[in-house]
Amino acid sequence: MAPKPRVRFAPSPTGELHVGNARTALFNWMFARHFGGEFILRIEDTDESRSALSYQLNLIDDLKWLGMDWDEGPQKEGAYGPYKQSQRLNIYEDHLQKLIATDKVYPCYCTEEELEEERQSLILSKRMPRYMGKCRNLSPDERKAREEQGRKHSYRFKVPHLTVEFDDLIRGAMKFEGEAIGDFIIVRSNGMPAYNFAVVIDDHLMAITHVIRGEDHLSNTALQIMLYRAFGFESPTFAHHCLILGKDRSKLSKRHGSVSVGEFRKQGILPEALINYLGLLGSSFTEGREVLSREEMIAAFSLERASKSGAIFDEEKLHWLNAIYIRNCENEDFIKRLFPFLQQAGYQPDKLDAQWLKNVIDTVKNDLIKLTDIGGHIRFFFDEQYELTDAAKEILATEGARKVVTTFGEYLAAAQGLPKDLYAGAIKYVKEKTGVKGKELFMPIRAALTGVVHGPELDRVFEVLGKEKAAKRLQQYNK
RNA sequence: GGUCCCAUCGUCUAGUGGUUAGGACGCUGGCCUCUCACGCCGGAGACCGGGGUUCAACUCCCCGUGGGACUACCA
Repeated sequence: MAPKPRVRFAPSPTGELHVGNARTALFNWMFARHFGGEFILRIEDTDESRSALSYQLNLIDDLKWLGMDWDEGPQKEGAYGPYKQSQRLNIYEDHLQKLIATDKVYPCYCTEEELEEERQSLILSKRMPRYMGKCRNLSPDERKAREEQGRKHSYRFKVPHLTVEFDDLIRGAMKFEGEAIGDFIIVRSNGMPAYNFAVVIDDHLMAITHVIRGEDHLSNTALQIMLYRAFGFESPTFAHHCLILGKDRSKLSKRHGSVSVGEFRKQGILPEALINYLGLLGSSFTEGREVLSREEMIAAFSLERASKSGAIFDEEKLHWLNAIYIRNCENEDFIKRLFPFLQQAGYQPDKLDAQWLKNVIDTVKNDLIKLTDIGGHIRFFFDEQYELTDAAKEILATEGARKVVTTFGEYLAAAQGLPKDLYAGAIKYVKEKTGVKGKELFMPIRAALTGVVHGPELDRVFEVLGKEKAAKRLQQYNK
């Protein structure tokens, strides 16, 4: 790789950022960073009816959240802009003129209804539905006649009937037969450029060296290479990675559940975890390591280690990674990230004592899978949410258990000191006085103190709860 | 239907002619432990089928089969 590579991520702002697209972005980003090249963000918004600025903003926000920075693109203009296709219309027009001048294209006057009819009849006769070239050989007079009828026209590319071969960095030698491809539209009748036309021009003008994208674009590559040749442009190197699949092995889509970066973000998946998982999925450049930082992934990245077959999205593994990242998260930073989730769970973190909240979070942090889990894990620290579950009631139903609890309360009522010492003292006292130890000793105390039978270590819980709250909760058994 | 791509445990993958087919998630047994989790130690679990090539195929070739993508005036 002699010169610095230039790669791009070119989403169309027609919906939320899909994890599959995020993975494509990640591959491009890692590739650029690994080789010290440039990562460009280009917005492909030539479909005016489906594109929306809000999606574009959303997409940019998600990319930033994931920690992928671009060297050129929206909000970071560079030497090859503009980076939004709707602002490059004059460029496409100029290039169309070049193809007209060299007789590589022709106007097509067919209406969508006519095309649909042709397609259906081809399907019925069991032939490949493709454009048969009806308008390809129209005489000047025939064209004039159609113009006079006021018919709009698109422009189609005269597909040369030769085979197109190229070397895919991930898949190796690829070969497509031109015979099977119908003349495709490069400029729509509304004057907007079609996808295959615009990408070729942009990738060339933006000096893109490597096109890394999903396998769903594999067959488009043949068409694009034809255009590169028609313009006399040099083709970039292509690399088509596999797609992310749903449980049924079809392309991951909304019907499979959560698929957008935004959704995972709302669920409290950490960006580090998502990025890490997306890097792991369908590739093996990490060489057996599973938990890697962005930097480690960049260092290890290799396109050649991307797998060729589709990979099923495994939310369980994502969760496993997320839990690891939560555990490893710096406390200060973690609480900040947790704020919106605390609010969503009905708490008012800004009105709580900061140090106390920190202690609360510290004690439950290791039990969280997702940030949205927080509510359920901290509820017993709040009096208004404290209540006994059936399991806890059962534990406390025995005479021995009540004795343990009342004895514990007895000690608390009399003793003074730091919570930590109080707890140790109380446990020792109860042990001596009742002779109970182990499960019979701790479970009743846990049940009475927290109302539930699972949770963090009891000494931690007691410390955070403090003497007042603990004593109050035990009081009801002191009858 | 056509073009193209793909094929190792349930899932993500390692493996590049000779391995007890390795790891991770999940599942599971045990240890740790007041509980859950974490952690640690174990277990079950895979080379789609058939032909070749070869002394030897998971690995190379062919044919099936299966899955997928594309087949738009969407990208």
